[in-house]
Amino acid sequence: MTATDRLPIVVVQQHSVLREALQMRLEAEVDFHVVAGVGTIAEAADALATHPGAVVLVDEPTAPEACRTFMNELRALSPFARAVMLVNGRHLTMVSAAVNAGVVGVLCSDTPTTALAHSLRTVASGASVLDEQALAMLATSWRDVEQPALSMRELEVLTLLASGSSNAEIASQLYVSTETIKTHVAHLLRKLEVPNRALAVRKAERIGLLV
Amino acid sequence: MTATDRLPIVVVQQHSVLREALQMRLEAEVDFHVVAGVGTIAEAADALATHPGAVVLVDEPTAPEACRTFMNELRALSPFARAVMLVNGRHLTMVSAAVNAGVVGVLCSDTPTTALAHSLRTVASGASVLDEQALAMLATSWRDVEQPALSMRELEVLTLLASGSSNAEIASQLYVSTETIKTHVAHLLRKLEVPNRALAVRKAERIGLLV
DNA sequence: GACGGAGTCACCCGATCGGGGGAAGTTCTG
DNA sequence: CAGAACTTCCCCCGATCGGGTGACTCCGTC
Repeated sequence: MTATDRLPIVVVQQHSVLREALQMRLEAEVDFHVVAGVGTIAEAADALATHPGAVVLVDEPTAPEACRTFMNELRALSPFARAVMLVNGRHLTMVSAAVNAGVVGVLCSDTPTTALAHSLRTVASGASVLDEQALAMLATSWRDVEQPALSMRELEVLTLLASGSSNAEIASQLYVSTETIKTHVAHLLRKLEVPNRALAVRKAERIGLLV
Repeated sequence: MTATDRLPIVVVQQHSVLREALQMRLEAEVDFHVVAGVGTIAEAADALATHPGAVVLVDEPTAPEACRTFMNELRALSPFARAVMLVNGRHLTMVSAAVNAGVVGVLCSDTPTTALAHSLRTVASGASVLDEQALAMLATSWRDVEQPALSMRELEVLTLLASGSSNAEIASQLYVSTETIKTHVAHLLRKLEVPNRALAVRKAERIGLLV
């Protein structure tokens, strides 16, 4: 296997001990080539210039907002580089921020290196990887929620309600009286087991009644 | 490599032509072992009993609801089996339904087989794979939305508001008067550019201010 | 034909919301 | 220090919501 065949990897990790350990372990994979091991993404400028399609393996930033900053810097250096982030866990905000920022690999749980290697290859091939925890977080609670049986009309009303319309607006859009809409909304709130429209919208979105 | 080392794969594909082609191609990967090629998941009962941790590669069902049905059947046969679905594309509903149902791999775009192979390995290692398109769909519109600058207090109020509390309830939880909360909410609605709390919740969730 | 569900509409009424105004105090920043 | 932003509170007032009850069709099922 020649150098160009191998998957270029940039390791971004502040702590040099961890960084070097990681580098060494990744180099053990015959198809990987760690082209840079750095503390901040800026230091990887040269390596990224040489290997524009590199996969960047980065540790969790201290704050969710830093995800965006990091990705902006990365894209400035190399628009096609793809980032995989090791997230320490349990904070949805971080996972969400990472995905929003354009991180294509999010690994929360204590991933064995073999799995990490697979993830890096998968990411390089164009797909995104979220480990079980990360996906579960993003899909929080919409999974395995039974959907109450709403009638077609109720679903229509719910959709309009979720778009922010008042009862009167919904009524005029559906060509019925506001009283009718009030009835539908009352039924909706009952079936969704929520006390007001704000929560109705939230719950509906979570359990996939909208979209 | 012995038989037990290889990754057991079940191919579920109605059209036998496609199914056999897929089987053959996957068998070309030395670490894969296609233990069943079937038209419906029920037919894979024996294979799944023998290989409880198999990865099931399945074609897109005709309707989103069928995702849940499929996964229920799969889990009944083998609770630890993991499913990768090839989705024909562009319908968020299908991707969403698949993820909700528990499908851990969703591939929308025309994925090269090497990438598919990586995805199967990744899925087997415990992570979930969403290809670019699928992730983009799920992350629809929350990506690249600028977040308005909310003060800490406003964010607090927003969070409680999103949990369905009324102004009075928020007030008592924050130990301030309802008048104060009214002010905060008014500011929130302004900053989020929405006319009411229902939309405020929705927008906040979309742009990642909550959770 | 009876029954039930869905959809339509009506009335009442208290609770809540949302917008307008003004006015304090704080803290942080230029 | 002056101004800006944040936080707190107060007033008024109309619009809207949410709950309750009742009633009338239409439609499918039993």
